[in-house]
Amino acid sequence: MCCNWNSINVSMRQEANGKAQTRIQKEKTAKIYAAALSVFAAQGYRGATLDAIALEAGMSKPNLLYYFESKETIHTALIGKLMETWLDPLRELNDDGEPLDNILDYVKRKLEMSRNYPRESRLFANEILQGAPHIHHLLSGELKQLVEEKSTLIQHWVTAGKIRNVDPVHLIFSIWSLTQHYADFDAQIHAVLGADTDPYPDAEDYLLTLFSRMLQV
Amino acid sequence: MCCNWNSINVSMRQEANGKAQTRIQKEKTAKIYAAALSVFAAQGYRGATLDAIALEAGMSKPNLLYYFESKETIHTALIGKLMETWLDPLRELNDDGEPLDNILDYVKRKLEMSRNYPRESRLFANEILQGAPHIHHLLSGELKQLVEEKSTLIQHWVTAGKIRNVDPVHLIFSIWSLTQHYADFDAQIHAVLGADTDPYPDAEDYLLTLFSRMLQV
DNA sequence: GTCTATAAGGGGATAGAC
DNA sequence: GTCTATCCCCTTATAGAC
Repeated sequence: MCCNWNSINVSMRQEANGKAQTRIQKEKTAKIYAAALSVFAAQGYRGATLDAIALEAGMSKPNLLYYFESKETIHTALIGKLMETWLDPLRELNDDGEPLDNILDYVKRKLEMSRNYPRESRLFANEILQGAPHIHHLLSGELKQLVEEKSTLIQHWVTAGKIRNVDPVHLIFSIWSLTQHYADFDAQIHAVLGADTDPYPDAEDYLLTLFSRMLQV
Repeated sequence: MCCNWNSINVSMRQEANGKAQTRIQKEKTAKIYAAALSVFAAQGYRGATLDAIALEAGMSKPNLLYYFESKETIHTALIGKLMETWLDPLRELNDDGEPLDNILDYVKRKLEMSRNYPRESRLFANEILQGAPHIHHLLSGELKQLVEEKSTLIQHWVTAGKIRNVDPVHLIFSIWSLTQHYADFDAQIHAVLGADTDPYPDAEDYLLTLFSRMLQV
């Protein structure tokens, strides 16, 4: 709608990285991110091609490379952008209310993420599976710190007798593993259950039961 | 040791696929399988190159292609060969002894597989993550059938009151997910725990506790 | 059976017109 | 900003000598 001021070429808007962007640039980069997410998630870094990303984004390959220097630049920018969102559910785990409910809510949020954002899940899975070559620093920095922080919180709950004794870090690993499994191994799950079956309702029941029995005092 | 009879060029030995093989052929193909496993597991199908496999196998690329028609042939043969071994732990789940112990033993066997055969785990993970393009038939055939068979067994245990009520198929999924996680997401686990930490002892404690609390009547 | 050389094609990235 | 054309490397696979 109504945007006379965006005829000004050097935009006054700023992106996270601090580079000025016109409206059209923002739209294009958004399309590229969306296309790159689909292609990188489905094919992995090596398997993805600029042709495929350009096709998906509805633009030519040189046009795509006008907005991003290289394939690697797209991948790095994309994964950095998504990492924040990806860790949000864990960040929300806090000390308000009942500890067990908080953990079960975290499980629910993570399972919702797998259901609603399977491409994001597979993007990270692809990356980590191959040794996390592009995000080592994020994992051993931001992620490690967040896990340590939340592990301390969980350990307090154990010590206070609010939940049963449990290794907090492996508890977190198990929540990641079990919830992301439904996105990452989707092909296998549907091969076993049938293509038309929606596994998520039963998965939620199963996982909430599992962690309740594991943790309830 | 002592093998005069293998100077006979047309071997009397047979491989699974029925093709006659000389001793040297068996050694070479074994080397290729070993190299292909390393490279496909680390790089995925697209990321793997014949150069890398040939280097790892200690032979030239044309020599490698003398033994296998194509990259795809190597991958298909390898994954078919490994699938049997990969499903063995689940096949061993049977009705002798205590149900809960049988399931906990299955968890232990699967975790041992992750520890001792992480490349195999990552090979399958890569394949399934990208939609299982090469093994769809194995998943919806052999695997599906095996899961159905073992689910029935587990359901009997539930009905007989030997273990607590649980969805058998999701129980199996969760065992796969949790145990394979330690192989597939190794990079993330070591980023969080530190490169020198061996996660397996704590992982075993955690998982046995988890499934005991989940299933014990 | 194994090698060197090379064909054939895919894919990342750039040049330069518009 | 966007396009067509193109460069060049990497990768799969084959030809043909030894």
